[in-house]
This record gives sequence, C-alpha cells and structure tokens, in this order.
Amino acid sequence: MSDLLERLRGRGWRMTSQRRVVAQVLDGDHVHLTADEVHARAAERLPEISRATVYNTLGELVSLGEVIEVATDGRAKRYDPNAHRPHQHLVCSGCGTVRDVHPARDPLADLPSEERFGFTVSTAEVTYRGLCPSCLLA
Amino acid sequence: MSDLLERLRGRGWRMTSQRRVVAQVLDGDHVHLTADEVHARAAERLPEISRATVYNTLGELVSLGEVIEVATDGRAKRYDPNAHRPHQHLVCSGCGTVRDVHPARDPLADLPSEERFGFTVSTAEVTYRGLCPSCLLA
DNA sequence: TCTTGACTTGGACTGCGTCCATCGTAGGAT
DNA sequence: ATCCTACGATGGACGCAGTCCAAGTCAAGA
Repeated sequence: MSDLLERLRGRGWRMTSQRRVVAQVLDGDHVHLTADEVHARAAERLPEISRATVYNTLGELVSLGEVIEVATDGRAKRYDPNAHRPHQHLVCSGCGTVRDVHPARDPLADLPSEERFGFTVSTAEVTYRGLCPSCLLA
Repeated sequence: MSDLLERLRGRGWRMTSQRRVVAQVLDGDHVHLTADEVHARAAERLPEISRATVYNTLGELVSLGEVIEVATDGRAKRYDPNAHRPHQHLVCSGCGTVRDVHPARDPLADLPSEERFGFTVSTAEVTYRGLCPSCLLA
C-alpha cells in the first residue's frame, strides 16, 4: 500500500525509484524475504538496482521501525514487513518455514528486575521451534 | 571440570589434546565465548590448534547437547557451556555481551494452541535485548 | 608394537554483509 | 523552467564468520 510510501515521505525521505521499488516489494505478500530475495524481486522491476542500495534501504526501514529484522540462525537475515502488530516467530526445525504467532502475554513482563542486571531492556524476541504438520509425517 | 571429559569419553570420543583443551576452555568461566575467542584461549595452551578443529569440536559439543549455540544477531555465534540448566539470554545491543537470565514463567506456556498451527512445538528461545550499564553511559 | 580409521591441519573457498570513491538525481531555490 | 547541491545510488573491493577438502597425524584397540 502507498501508506508506507506516505509515511516515508513524511519522514523526509527523498523518494527515489529504488526506494519505491524496495518498499513495494516488501508491501507485497507478507513473506519473510532475505535481502537477496528482496534484491531479486526489486530487480524484476528495476534491473539496475544494486545490492548495496537494497541493503541500505532495508537498514533504513529497520531503523525507522517499518520492518523487522529476523535472524533465523546462521543464515541470511530475513525482513518482516509486519512491523506494526507485535508478534513472535514459529520456525519449523525440519523445513525452516517461519510463521508469525501471537503469544498471550508480553514476554518482557516475565523478566523480573533482579534478572536484568542493570540493563535497560527494550525488547524480547521469542523463537518457538518445532515441527510443522508435514515435517512431522516425514 | 573433568565431568565433561568423562561424559565425552563415555560417548566414544577419541580423546585428543585438541578436544581436551577446547573442553577445558569451555569449562572455565561461564562466559559466552565466540568460536574465535575459544580458539584464542585454546591456542594459549596448544599453540598449533587450528580454527577448523575448534569449529568441529564446538559443533560436536553442540550436537551432543553439552553446549548451546547462541546466535546473537549478525555477529559471531557464541557458545554457552551452561547447557544443563534451562535459561534464556540477555544481549547488549551495544557490545554484544550475553548474560544468562531466568524468566519467571516458561515461555512455551504463553503460546495458545490456536497459535500453533498444528506444529509440535518443543522449545521457546527468548532473547532479551537492551543496553548494559556501561554501553548506556557511552 | 602395529595398524587403521578417526581426527587434525591450513589454506582455499563461500555466503552474507559493509565500505568507499564516484556518479546521478530529487526537489528546493531562483 | 532551470539550476544547484546535498542526498542517494552504484559496483567493486573488502572483511568476517564459517565450511570444505586433501593430505598428514595419532589414539587406542588387536
């Protein structure tokens, strides 16, 4: 949606064709793409776009809070455009697919202050792991 | 402690000097070292030990369940020798140090069954993020 | 002590991401 | 409508974390 583009313009973004394309790619299916997948999809519409620009734009979107970075394991980071509803991730140990899930409580609430060691704790990421129905059969 | 070495011997490990040194490094302070830090400390005792061997040994310890791999972000993985007591991790966004923490509730309990999508969910890893006292000042 | 295959070595290689000097252009100023 | 300029794009070099592999070494059973 152009909501995202509006918000970015409102934040003083210079609206280049590259940034527009990256934002549109993320606005498509709500899948968790890697930076290279974003680059590949962006390049379908704007063949000359460079990897560096995609990385820069993703980094900016992350620091603006429009997109969430998901580090699934030792592999490439994935980018989650669903940044406005807080959620966690459920990862299949078999095939690696990721689903958004919504726990019943804010996980931050379960860390008592005596377990914070003077840190200013701001976020809690939960990764649930298990087997999806089809990997369970296989 | 030699507990670990005993267990490894019991599992049929060929006990080489390299493996002994890596196990001893992990048995020292309960800090979360990166693979390169483990290599550096191991090399103090056994100067010729190679990075590949350290990686191999760490990987074996992880798959035996003796050590936990902590993927803190885009940075290097850290290795947590405290594998026998369940805990979660608090990571400083500034310097990357990791502390073990113990939340008040089992995070698995907060994922309702209608949010499990037929998965057989077995674990929940929580990563709390924030700034440690010294990074807060800087 | 001998034998053997599990283990180690180090260097090349890959994947993911960052950096940087240079070029291009969006968008305000005139 | 045109000009200016600072912000953004480019792409190639670079760096780090980790893996791979062929050749050499050695722990431990016979």
